[in-house]
Amino acid sequence: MDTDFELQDFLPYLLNQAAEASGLAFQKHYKERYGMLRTEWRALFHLGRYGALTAKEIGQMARVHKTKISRAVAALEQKRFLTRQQMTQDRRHENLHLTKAGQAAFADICAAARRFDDQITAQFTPQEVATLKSCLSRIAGLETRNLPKTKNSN
Amino acid sequence: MDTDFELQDFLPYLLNQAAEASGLAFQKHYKERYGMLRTEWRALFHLGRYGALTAKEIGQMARVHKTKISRAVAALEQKRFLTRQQMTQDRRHENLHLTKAGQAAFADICAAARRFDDQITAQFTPQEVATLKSCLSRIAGLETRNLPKTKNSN
DNA sequence: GCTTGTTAGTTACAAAAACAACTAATATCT
DNA sequence: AGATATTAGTTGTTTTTGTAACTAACAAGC
Repeated sequence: MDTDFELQDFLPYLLNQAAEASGLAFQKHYKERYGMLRTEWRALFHLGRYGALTAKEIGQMARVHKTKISRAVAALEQKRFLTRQQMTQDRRHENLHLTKAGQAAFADICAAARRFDDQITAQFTPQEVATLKSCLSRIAGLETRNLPKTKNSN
Repeated sequence: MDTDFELQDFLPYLLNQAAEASGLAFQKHYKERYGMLRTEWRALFHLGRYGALTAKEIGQMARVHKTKISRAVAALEQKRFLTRQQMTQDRRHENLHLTKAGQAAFADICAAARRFDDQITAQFTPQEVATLKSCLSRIAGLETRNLPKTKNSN
């Protein structure tokens, strides 16, 4: 009756618990202070970090479905954190770029993210952190793809 | 402008991506085959693994809010995977235990979980797996609690 | 030019999650 | 005993997500 299989050893469970705990703790920096949802923060991050992008590009980089991006962009636009600009060559694409306020929010949250990350990793040795991050990347399929395909390949 | 901070290095992001990828891949074993939601699978697991429990106990062990447990239990009951039994000493508590069908589903999914876990961990060295799991436990707050408290302490 | 196909992004509707308010049973305090 | 507080679990309402269908712009074939 599988008497020695502990849920605490099951990777999807552990990953989920760790992701939830850290995600919930970090939320306050974008949710409490700016009323943003996680997808909004991710979109903001990509625009802040990589400059003007289209919605599609953000979706691909952040691995988020286009409908979520669409709504996140609309929300960020309403908060005056970004503006849209139709591209003349192809009017289907729209170039998104952050406003001053958007850039300020990005810088602020980004700094918080760094501190937050440092705070977690400080509990471990550099060696452990390196292993942790590399394993996570592999599992997430961000590097070598060894896992069964997910549905999120939008 | 934080030009060297990559989202791929930010732990909450990495954790979330890894959790989503692995969770999505494992879903098929409980969702496709049994039409269960993740919370249902977790509740089933706890009952299969630890014997009869009350809804509250499951919630505490699995770190899930009581409303989600309540609905998961109702769904499992409807699927004839468990039965309820009011306790006479305190009629507020109800003891939940799996039916034959529930036990069968548990055994089946559990075996799949083992295989799934083995498949992921096979990519890494035993040393790496040990580090990974211990770091995740720490971050999840399942052992030493070093992180800011989360809202989920129901 | 006109059909057919594709692509970027939006919208509408259904499923699931979050949160708050509730009921019923028991415990506590006086 | 009777008022008040707690506790286990449920229900209802609001957000957020997932999914599919849609619009508008462009591309290709003929």
